[in-house]
Amino acid sequence: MSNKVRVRFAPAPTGYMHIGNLHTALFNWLFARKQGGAMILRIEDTDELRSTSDALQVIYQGLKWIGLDWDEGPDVGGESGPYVQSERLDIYQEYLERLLDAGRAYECFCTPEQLEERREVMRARGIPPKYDGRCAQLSEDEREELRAEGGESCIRFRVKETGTTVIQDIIQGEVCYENSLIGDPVIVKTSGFPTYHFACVVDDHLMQITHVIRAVEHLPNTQIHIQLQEALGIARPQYAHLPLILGEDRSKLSKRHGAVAVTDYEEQGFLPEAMFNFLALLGWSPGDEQEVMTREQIVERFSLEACDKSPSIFDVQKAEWMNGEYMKRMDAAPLAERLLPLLVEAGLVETQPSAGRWQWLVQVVDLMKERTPLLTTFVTWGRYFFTNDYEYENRAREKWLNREDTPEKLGALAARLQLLEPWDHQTIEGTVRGLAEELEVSAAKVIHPCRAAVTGTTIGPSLFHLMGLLDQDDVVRRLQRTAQRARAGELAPLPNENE
RNA sequence: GCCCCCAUAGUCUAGUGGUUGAGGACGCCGGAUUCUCAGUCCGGAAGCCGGGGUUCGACUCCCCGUGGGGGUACCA
Repeated sequence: MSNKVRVRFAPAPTGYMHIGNLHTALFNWLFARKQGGAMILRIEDTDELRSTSDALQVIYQGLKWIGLDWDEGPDVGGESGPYVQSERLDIYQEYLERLLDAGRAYECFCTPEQLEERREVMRARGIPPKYDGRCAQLSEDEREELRAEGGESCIRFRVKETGTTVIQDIIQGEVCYENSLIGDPVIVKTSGFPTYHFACVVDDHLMQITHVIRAVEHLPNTQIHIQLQEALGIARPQYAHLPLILGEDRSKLSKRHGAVAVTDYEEQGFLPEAMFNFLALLGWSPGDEQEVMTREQIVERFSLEACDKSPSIFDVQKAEWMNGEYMKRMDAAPLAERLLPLLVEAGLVETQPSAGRWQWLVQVVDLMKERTPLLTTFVTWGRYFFTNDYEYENRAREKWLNREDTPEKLGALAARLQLLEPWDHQTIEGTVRGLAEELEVSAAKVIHPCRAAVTGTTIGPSLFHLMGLLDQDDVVRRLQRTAQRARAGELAPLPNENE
C-alpha cells in the first residue's frame, strides 16, 4: 500500500452550502494538491429527514464554481465507492456486527422523550447531561421482553469509562478529553441509519483517508471517533481541525448573518478566483506579505502547520477589495466574457454580440475594470455605456444640472460634437477644451456638466475616452435632451429620501 | 453548569525571550491628482485583553482572571 495522501470533503446535503463549508473544502483541496494526494468527495446524507437532492446540487455547484475538483466521488466514481453514505448501509451493518460481537455496542430502548427528560434533570442538578447507560446492562431476556412490548431501539457504542483520550492534532496540537465525561453515543438510529460518528469512522477507514481535515466543531467528536477506531481495530488517520469562520458578531456563521451561502457571493458578483484567494487567507498565511496570489502560488506555499488556531471573521469589505484587485489585473477580454451573462440578463447586451460589438465591449471593460469591485457593480455603474435610459443622480443634479448656465453649454457642445470628425477621444477633448476657452471658463466647467449629462453621474472614467466609446449621435442627443430637461426645470435635485 | 480551544489595531494577519520605537493588508482619516472618484499616488491615526509570576530582560514562557468561540443530540 502506498502512503499517498488522501483527504476527503464530506458535507451533509442539508440546506445551503455556506462559506465555512467551502473554506473546509478548499483547505482539503489545497493540502491534497500540495501533497500530490487525492481529494475525495463523500456525501454524508445520514440525516434522512433533512438531506435533499437540491442541497446536493448546491454542493457540486459551489465546489465547481470556486474551481475545486475531486479525484473520487459520487459523480466520478473511484475504487472506494459508493461515495454516498445512504448507499453504504450494508457496510455499516458489517462493522456494527463486529462491535456487537465484541460487546462494544448494545441495543438501547430509551425513547427520545425519556432521554430529553433525563437530560433536563441532570442539567438542573448541575451535572453533565450524558447518557446514563441504563440499557447497557440489559440482559438478553430483558431485551427480548422490551422488543415484545413493541419497544423500538437504537444502537449505542460502549465508550471507555475511565482514562483519557489524547488527540494529536496538526493544527490544534495535543488535546485531551476525559473518557468519563461522555455517555455512550448512538451509532445506529432507530431508523437503521448510522449516525455521523459511526459512518464517518468506517468510511474514513475504508476510503483510506490519511488526513481528516475538518472544522474544529468536530474536535470533541474525535474522542468518540478514536475510541471507535480502537474498538474496531482500525488505523487512526491524522487530524487537522480548522478554526471556524465567524460572522461579524463573532458567532458561528448562520443565515441571520445575511449573505453566507456560496451562491450569494456568486450572485453578488464575486469572481471565484478572488474568493478562492480570500478564503485561503482566512486561517492561513503564507508567512510573508503577499496577499494576492495565483492558485498555483497558494498551493505551492500551503501547509497545515501554518494554519492558525483562532477563528476569523469574514470581512466582506476586504473580500470586495480582493475582488476588485482581480478585476483590475484581469485582461479585458476574459473579464468581458464573465460580464457578458450579467449584461445580457440586465438586457443591456444581446446574447450573441457581433464581432464589432464584442470588440467594443472589451474596450468598455478595459476602461471600467480599474474601478469596479464586483461584476455587478460594472453593470450598474456602467449602464450608460449600453443605453440612453439612465437616471440622473442627485449629486449630478445638485452640482451641475441645476445650474443656470448649464443648458447653454450643453447645447453649444452638442452643436459642435455633431459635426465632429473623427469621433475619437483626442478630437473630443480638443472640442470640449476649445469650447471652454471660447467661453472663457476652465475646462472643468464644461467637463463636469458634460459628464453629468452624458452619464447621469459625477464619477467615472476619463470623460473623453468614455465619450469616444459612445455613439456620436447618442452623445449629441443626450446633451440636447439634458439641456432641454434642465431648462424645463426637470433636473432639480430630488428631495432627499433618507435624511 | 461541565469539557475543550482561542486571545497582536474595527477586520485578516506577520512576528522573535533582547535586532520591534511591533511589520503588511482591508477599512478609516488627511493631502495630491485642476476631468470626477468608486481610480491612482503620498501621508496619518489605530494594536500586543487585565493581573500576577519566571527572567538581567517579556508581546513572545507559566499561572489566575476577563473576554470570545466550539462542544455537551437517534444534526452533522
